[in-house]
Amino acid sequence: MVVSKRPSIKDVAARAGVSMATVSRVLSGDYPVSAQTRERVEKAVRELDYVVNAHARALHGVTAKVVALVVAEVTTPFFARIAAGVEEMASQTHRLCLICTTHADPDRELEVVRLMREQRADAVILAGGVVENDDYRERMRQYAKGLEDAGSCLVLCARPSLGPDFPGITVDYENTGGAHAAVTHLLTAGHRRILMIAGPDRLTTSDHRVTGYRSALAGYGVPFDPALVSHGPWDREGGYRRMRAILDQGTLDFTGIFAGNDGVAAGVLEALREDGKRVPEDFSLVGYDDTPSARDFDPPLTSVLVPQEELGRTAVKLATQRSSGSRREHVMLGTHLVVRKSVRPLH
Amino acid sequence: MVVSKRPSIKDVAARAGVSMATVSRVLSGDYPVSAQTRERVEKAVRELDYVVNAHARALHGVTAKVVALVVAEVTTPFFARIAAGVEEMASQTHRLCLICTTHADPDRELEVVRLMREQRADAVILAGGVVENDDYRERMRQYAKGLEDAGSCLVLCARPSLGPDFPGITVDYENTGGAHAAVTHLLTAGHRRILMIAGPDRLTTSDHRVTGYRSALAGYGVPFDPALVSHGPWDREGGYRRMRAILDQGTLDFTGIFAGNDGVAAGVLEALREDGKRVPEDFSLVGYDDTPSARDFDPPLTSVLVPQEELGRTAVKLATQRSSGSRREHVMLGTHLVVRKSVRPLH
DNA sequence: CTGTTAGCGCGTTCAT
DNA sequence: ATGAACGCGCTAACAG
Repeated sequence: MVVSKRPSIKDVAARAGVSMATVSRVLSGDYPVSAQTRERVEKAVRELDYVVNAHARALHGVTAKVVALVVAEVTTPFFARIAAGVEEMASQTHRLCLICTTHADPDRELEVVRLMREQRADAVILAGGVVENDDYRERMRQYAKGLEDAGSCLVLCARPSLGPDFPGITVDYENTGGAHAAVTHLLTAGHRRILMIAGPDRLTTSDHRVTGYRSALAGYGVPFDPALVSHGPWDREGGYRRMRAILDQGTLDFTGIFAGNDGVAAGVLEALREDGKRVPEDFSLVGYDDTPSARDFDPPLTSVLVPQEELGRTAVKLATQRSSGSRREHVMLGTHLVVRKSVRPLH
Repeated sequence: MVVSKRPSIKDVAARAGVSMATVSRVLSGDYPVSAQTRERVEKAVRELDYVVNAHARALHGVTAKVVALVVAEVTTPFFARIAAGVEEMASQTHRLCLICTTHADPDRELEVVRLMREQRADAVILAGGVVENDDYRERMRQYAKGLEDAGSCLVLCARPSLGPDFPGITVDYENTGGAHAAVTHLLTAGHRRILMIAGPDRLTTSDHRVTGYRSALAGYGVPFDPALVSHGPWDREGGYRRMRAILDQGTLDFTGIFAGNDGVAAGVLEALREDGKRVPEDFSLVGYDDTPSARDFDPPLTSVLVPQEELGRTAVKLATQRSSGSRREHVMLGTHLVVRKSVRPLH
C-alpha cells in the first residue's frame, strides 16, 4: 500500500521550481514576491493541496494560539455555558479552544495541565468549584508558577481567588451575594423557616451559597437552624432524594426552600409534586444558576442568574491581553435574582 | 526585563551532565537507562520544571492525538451534548479535544478545517444539520479528500451521508423515524389535525422531521395539509412567535402539535399558556431531542430521544480505530419516543 | 547503557 | 526579488 505522505514545503518548492524560502514568503504574505512566482507557487500549493505544518511552524514561535479549558465535566449546563463563553472569545481572538475534562480527579488534572504546557497553550482555564484544602492550594500555585514561567497563564474561573500574591488570574462571581439575595427574597415574602438543599459539603461553590443563606437569615434576625440545611449531590437526583426523605420523615417544619442549583430544584419539585404539594401555594422555591430551562419549570422558577458565558469570555480576555503586568488580576462578576413564579408571600 | 525562556531538553542535559539523547530516553521511558542517570535527569527536570515541547516532538510523528469538533455553535443543548460525547471518547482514547465554531459561515468552516489540517488532527468531526446543496456537497468532498490524503479523516455527524463513495465517515441518527414515531403517537391517540412547528426550510435536520411527519400521516391515510406546517427558526423564540401568530389568526383547526424540537415546544407552550390553553387538555404536544429539561416542562413533555452523546462518542470511535479500510463507514443510530404527559387521547 | 550524528518541516538570517 | 544555509527542540539511527 502506498502511504501518500503529505506534501511538505519542499515538494511545493520543487513543483514550482523555486526555493523553499520563496514558498515560505508567499505563504506568510508579508514579503515582496514577484507576481509571477507568486502565481506559480500558489498553483503548486493548490495542486498539491498543501497546508503548512503547524508544529514545524510553532518551532519558530509562529504558533497557533491556543486556550485550554479544564473542567470536571461538560455535560451540565453550568459548564457547557462557561465553555461556550470561552470558545466564543477564543475564536474571536483567533485562538483554538481546547476542552479537557478531569472528572474531579487531581491526577487527571495534573496530567491535563502538563499536556497543555507541552502544547504551549497561551492560557489554561480551570473552571468550577473545588474543595479548597492545602493540597489544592499548593497544586494551583505550582500550576500557576509553571505556566507563568513558560509565558502562559493560569486562570481560576468560577472559583475563589487564592490571594493577591497568587501568580495567576481569577474570574469569580458573586456567589454569596446571589444566595443572599435569593434568601432575602424569601424572607421579604414572609418566610422564616427556609430549607436549603445545598451541594456537597466543603465544595466552595456550595459553601458560599450556604454562607449567603446564613447572612441573609442573620440580616433578618432569624436564627440559623442546622437541621434546615442538607448537603449532598447537587443534581436533579440529589434534590429529589433529599426532598423525598424530608417529606417522608415529615418532622421538619418549613415554608420556603432554597435549592443549591436549578438541577436540585427540579428534583425538589418532582418530589413535592409526588406528594401533591404545590409550588408556590404550599411551598416557595428558589433555585440557583438560572439555567435556560428554569423558565419552563412548573411554575417558572425564580433563580439566581450566574453569567456563565461572561465568566468564560472574561477568563480568555484577561488571560490573553498581553499586559504581562496584569496577569495576576482578580475579577468578580455580578449575579442577580431573576424573579418568576415560584415564590409567593406567606400570609 | 528578563524573559525567562522556557528550558529545552538541552538545558536539562547540561544540568544533568548527560547528552540530550539520554534525557529523551528517560522522558519517553521505554528504553533502558541506568537508575543512576535516570535519577539525575529526573532531578534536573524537576528543578527546571521542564516539559517537552509537543510541537518539536510532533515533527517526529510522536504527536499528541487530537480530534476536532466543528459545530455552528455550542450553546444549545443539542450540540453541547454531542460535544460531551466527543470529549468523553477523546479523553478515553487519550486524545485532545478541540472545539471550534463556525456560526454557520462556510468561510469560517473552510478556515477551521484548514486549521485542523495544519494541526494534524486525527479526525475532524462536522456536526449538525445543513442545507444540502451542490456547493455543500462539493465542499465536503474536498474536505474529506484532503483529510484522507493527510492520513486524517472527516466525520459527518448528526447529518446525512453523502453516499457510499464519500471518502469519509458518517454517523447519523434515525431522524425521520423518530418523527414518524412521534406523529404516529399523536395519531394513535386519535389526533388527525396535527400542526407542525418545524425548523428552517431545507435544513436537513428539520426536513427529515417533516418527512417523518408526512409518512406517519400517510400511514394513517390522513391527507397532508401544507397549511399545518410552519417553517422557521427552531428555538424557543421561534416557537413562541409562530404559535402566537397562529393563535391570533385563529383560523387554523388542529388538536395535536408536533414541535420541531424541545426549544420550539417550550415557546409553543408559553404562547398556549398565555391564551389559557392547556396541554394536554386542549392540545396535545410532542417535542424532539428529549432535552434534559423536557421532564421539567408543565406538563412533562413527550419527546423523541436523540442519542447526542452517543453520536459524539461513535464519531470519535469510528474515526480513530485504525482500520484504514473502514474509514468510509456509514452508521445510523436509533431514536425513540419518550412518553410523558403532554399527549392525551382525543375523545 | 550512553554519546554522536542526522534529520523532521519550517522561518530566518545572510548573500546574491 | 530570490536562494543557500542555519537552527528551532526533539527523536532515531548508529556507534561505542
